[in-house]
Amino acid sequence: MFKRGTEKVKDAAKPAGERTRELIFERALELFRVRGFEETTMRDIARAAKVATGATYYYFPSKEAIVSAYYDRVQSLHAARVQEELSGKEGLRARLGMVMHTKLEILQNDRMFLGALFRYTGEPGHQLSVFGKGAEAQRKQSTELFRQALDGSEVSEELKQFLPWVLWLAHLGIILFFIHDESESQAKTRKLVDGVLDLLTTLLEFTNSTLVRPFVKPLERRLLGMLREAGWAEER
Amino acid sequence: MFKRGTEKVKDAAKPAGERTRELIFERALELFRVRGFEETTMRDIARAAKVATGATYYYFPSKEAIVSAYYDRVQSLHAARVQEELSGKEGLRARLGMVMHTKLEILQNDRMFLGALFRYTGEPGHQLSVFGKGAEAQRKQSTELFRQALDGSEVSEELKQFLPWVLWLAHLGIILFFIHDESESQAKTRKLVDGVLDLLTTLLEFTNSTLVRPFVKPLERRLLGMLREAGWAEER
DNA sequence: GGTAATATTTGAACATGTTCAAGAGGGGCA
DNA sequence: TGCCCCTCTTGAACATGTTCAAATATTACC
Repeated sequence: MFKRGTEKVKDAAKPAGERTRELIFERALELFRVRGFEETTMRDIARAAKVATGATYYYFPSKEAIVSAYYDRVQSLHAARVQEELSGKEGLRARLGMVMHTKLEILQNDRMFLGALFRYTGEPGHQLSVFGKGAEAQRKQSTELFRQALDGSEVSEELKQFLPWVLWLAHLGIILFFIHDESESQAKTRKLVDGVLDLLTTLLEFTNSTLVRPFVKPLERRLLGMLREAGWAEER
Repeated sequence: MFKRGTEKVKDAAKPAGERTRELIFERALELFRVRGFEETTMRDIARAAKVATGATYYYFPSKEAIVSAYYDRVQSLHAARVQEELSGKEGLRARLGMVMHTKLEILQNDRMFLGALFRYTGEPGHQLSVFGKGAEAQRKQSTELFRQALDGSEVSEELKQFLPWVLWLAHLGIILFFIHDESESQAKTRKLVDGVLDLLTTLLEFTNSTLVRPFVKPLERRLLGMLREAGWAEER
C-alpha cells in the first residue's frame, strides 16, 4: 500500500496532504469544542478548513473517526506525561493517582465531544467500538501505562496480571463519569478518583497483611481464572 | 395533554392508533432481529407495517426510541419473572443468580440490536442516555429488583444502601459483555455471571466473619460515603 | 345522524453523513 | 519538454433519519 522508495527520496518535505489532514483535524476539534459533536456538521468542518465537503473522507473514514484520531493523540500525550512523571515518583498510590489525574487533565477541555468515543461501545463489529478489534492497540498501550505504574509495588503476581486491565476498565468508567460530571471543574470526578484509589490502596495493604493473606490468595487465583475464562487472557 | 373524561367513557375499546403503534413496534423488532439495527431503515419498518414513512414518528420520537421501548418491555417482563421466582427462593447466591440469568434469558435473541441502547451512554443531555434523566425511572425500577433479591440476607445496612446500585451497574457491564460474547449460547457470559456471584458471595461471607469485620466495617462506611459524594445518593 | 374536535396518516421536503466518478496537480523520467 | 502515474481535491449524488403542513379518519357529543 505504501511505496517505501519514494519516501526515501523525498523525506524532509511532508506529503502535501499531510497539511490538509491537520487543517481538517484542528478545525474539526475547534468546532467540536465550541458547538459539540452532534451540532457540528461535516460541511461545517470542510468549510472551516476551506476544502470541499468530501475532502474530509479522504483522511477520515467517518465523523467519529476524527474523535478517534483525537483520542490517539490524547493517548500519546498521556503516555509521554506518564513516562515523564513516573520516574522518581514513589508509592503506588501516588503513581496511580498521577496516571489517572493526568489523563483527566488532558481531557479537561474536550468533555463536550468525548461522548462520541462511546457511541459504538455496544457494537462488537464496529471499527470504533472501545471493546472491539479496532481499539486493541489502544487498549494494550493504555493498560501498559497502568502496568508501569504498578512497577516496584508490592502486589502479588496474580494481581499484576489483571490489575492493569481492571484499572483500564475503571479508567473508562471514570471518563464516563467525568463526561457526566457538571460540578465545578469536575471536582466530583477528582474526588471519586482519589476515593477509589485510597480505597484500593487500603484494600491492597489489607490483603497483604499476614492475617488475611491465606484467605485472599485463593480469591485472587479465582478472580484471575475467571477473567482468563471470560476471554480477557487473549490479549496477553 | 390527556383528557381524563373521555377515558372513563370509552374504556374497553383501544384507541385506534394503539394497534398501529403495536404493528410498527413488532415489525421493527422483527427487522432488527433479522437484519440488525443499523441495517434496518425507518422506511423498511414503515413498509413492513404498511404505513407511511413518517408514521413511525407519531409513535416513536426516533429510531433508537423503538429499542428503548423494547427495553421497557424487557424491564417489565423481567420484573414479573423476578417477582414470580423470588418468593420461595432462599439464599442470596441463588436469588441474585436468578435475577441476572432471567434477564439474560429475556435478552437472548435480541443481542443483535441491544447495542443501540448504549449509543448515547456518553451523552449526558440525551433523552436516551443510560445514565441520564430519561432513564431515571428505569434505573430505579431495576435497582429495586436487586434490592428485593437482597431481602432477608445478612448484609450490613451500609451495603444494603449501595449494593443494589452496584449490582445494577455490574448488570449493565454484563449486558455489554453479553453483546460482545460470541461463544455458543453466550456460555461465557453465563460463566462470568456465576463466577462474579460466587466471588461476591464468598467475599460477603468473608467480610461478615468476626475475624475481619472490625476492619471491613469502616471500609464499607468509606465506600458508602464516597458513592454518596459522587452524587449517587441523589436518586435515593 | 350530524358536526366539531381530536387523533391519525400521509408523503414530500429537509438535513446531514457518506460515496464516488471525474478532474487537477505535481513529480519522476525518457 | 512531454508523458505517466500517483496523490489529492472536487462537488454532485445518494441514503437515511427526521420534520411538517396538509389530508383523512375517528371519536365525542348533541
